[in-house]
Amino acid sequence: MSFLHLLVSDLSAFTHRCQNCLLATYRMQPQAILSKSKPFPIPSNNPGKLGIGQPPGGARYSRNSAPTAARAAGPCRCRTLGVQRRERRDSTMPDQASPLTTIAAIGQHEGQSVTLRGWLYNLRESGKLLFPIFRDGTGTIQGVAHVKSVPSHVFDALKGLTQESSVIVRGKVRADKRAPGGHELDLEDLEVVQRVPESDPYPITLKEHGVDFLMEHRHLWVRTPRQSAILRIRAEIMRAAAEYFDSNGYIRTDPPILTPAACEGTSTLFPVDYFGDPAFLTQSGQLYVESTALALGKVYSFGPTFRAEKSKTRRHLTEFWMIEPEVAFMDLDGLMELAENFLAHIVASVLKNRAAELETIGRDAEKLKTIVPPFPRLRYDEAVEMLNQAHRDGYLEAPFEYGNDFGSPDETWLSARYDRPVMVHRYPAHVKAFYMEPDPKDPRYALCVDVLAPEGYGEIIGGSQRAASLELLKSRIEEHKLPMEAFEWYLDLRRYGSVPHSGFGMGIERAVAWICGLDHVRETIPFARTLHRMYP
RNA sequence: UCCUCAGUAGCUCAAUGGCAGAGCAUUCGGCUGUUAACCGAAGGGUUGUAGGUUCGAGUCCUACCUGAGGAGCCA
Repeated sequence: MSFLHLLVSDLSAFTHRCQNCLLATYRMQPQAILSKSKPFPIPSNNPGKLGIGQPPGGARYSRNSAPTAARAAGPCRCRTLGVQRRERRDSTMPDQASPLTTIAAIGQHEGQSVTLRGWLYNLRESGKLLFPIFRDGTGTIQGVAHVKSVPSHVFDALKGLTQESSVIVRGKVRADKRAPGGHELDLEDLEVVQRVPESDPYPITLKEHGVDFLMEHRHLWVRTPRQSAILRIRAEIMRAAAEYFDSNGYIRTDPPILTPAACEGTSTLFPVDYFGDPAFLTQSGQLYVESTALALGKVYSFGPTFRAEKSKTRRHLTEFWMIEPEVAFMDLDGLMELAENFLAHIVASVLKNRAAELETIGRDAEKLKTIVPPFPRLRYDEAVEMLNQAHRDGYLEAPFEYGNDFGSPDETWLSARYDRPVMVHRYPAHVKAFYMEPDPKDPRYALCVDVLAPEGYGEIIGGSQRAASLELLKSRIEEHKLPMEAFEWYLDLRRYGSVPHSGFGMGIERAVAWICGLDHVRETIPFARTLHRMYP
């Protein structure tokens, strides 16, 4: 059991629900975790405040776990802060006086007193009137506190309160046309869980910051409404993607992250020392899902992949997530149908379940509503003709050289022609991977497809029908000068009941960037790993 | 690996080779409807590092470091 695992599993022992105010309070010091018998010291830099200390990564978000284990409790400060005793809340008897809710759900409590737990996003002061804006992870809401209409301790605690201090607030919900979210909170009570010290203020202000600074503070940047909305949309995309396969008879079979050999060369692989032997972080689970597809029929994998490409562009990460379906007895046409239905389902789910987040980030939803099948299909040759015509018309600088793979400007120009993803298929075989099936009508072409997202977002899906013949695969491995012995297990899939089969991989981050309309994939993942960044 | 650009206060940025500046943030004061609130004041600097040119370098030159954008490669 890892140290982190130990921390998380033991957290419940340090969670306590106050018998007076019924709000969960939380007292934990890192050293207290290691030695339960020690008392819980209040941090010296935070005199008189509730002691939260600095729990190790992420622990504070687990504050409300198991209410049964309340053995290590100090007195809650609710009495000095004036929180009134309420009836015990449980699943059968919710607190009718001021129930715990979230900002997203606050519209259901109009005219009612509610309790919110979150952070101070911003505070505007106007003499004897305070306008705090709270956030709780589901949204933001402005509170109002008149000096004469709130208890003095509430006004004093709020006045001069620092940005991102954590708070538990009680107040009455009131509809107000002046409020961006439609509702305001007339404050009745406030508990400061932890006050951010003035001597070390929250570094991310509401003003503009540079990319470098924000990436350096990514662990805090994710708190901003825009970044939170992007991560919510990412989660919805991942959920909808898995849902599509789960509800269509696919079995999830995740390949290993540690792999013995490369799928395509080793220069773009991260090497790992595996008990003295060389191993690599996976750059694709494809070969493995081919194996499970021949066992289970329809499968998919979903997980992180790693590429040591020295690419420094808005489309590249060294660690990114990929979802890869693989289907036995499916041909290229079936694969293209799958890809368009899959993408359409994801976009429809985001439109349905994350409309507010799209609004928050300023994404034009109209551009997503066109994403319905069928998607345009272009042969490679047709695409090349379009590019050459574009060059003759002066839209592209260089003429396209037939036989090459498309460059980034080419993809951008092609995808910008359409209002939905375009599927380019049947590339020349020699620019594509060794495992792709040649087109029986003309073996110079491979039965492959790249799906280019609209608005110039480039390739989000790459897939192919896989070579089914043992002899062909062997000769392709030799042509590509790959070590035959490393692929013996893969060749077994052609020795024992080989069938036509197809699959594709979709990079989650590129899909998120497209659906969110972002200009860089680094904002689409909680913690981006790029060529020059490993922190935080 | 190659090309281009950048590095000055905690942050975002100014400063003709000639006194190191502003806004935000922080601190203090003011304001009963603010919407990145506003008004007044204060504190805050080894100009990425090392060397060079010059009477004088944030500014010009050389090398290096760090980052950004792009190419190639890819999802």
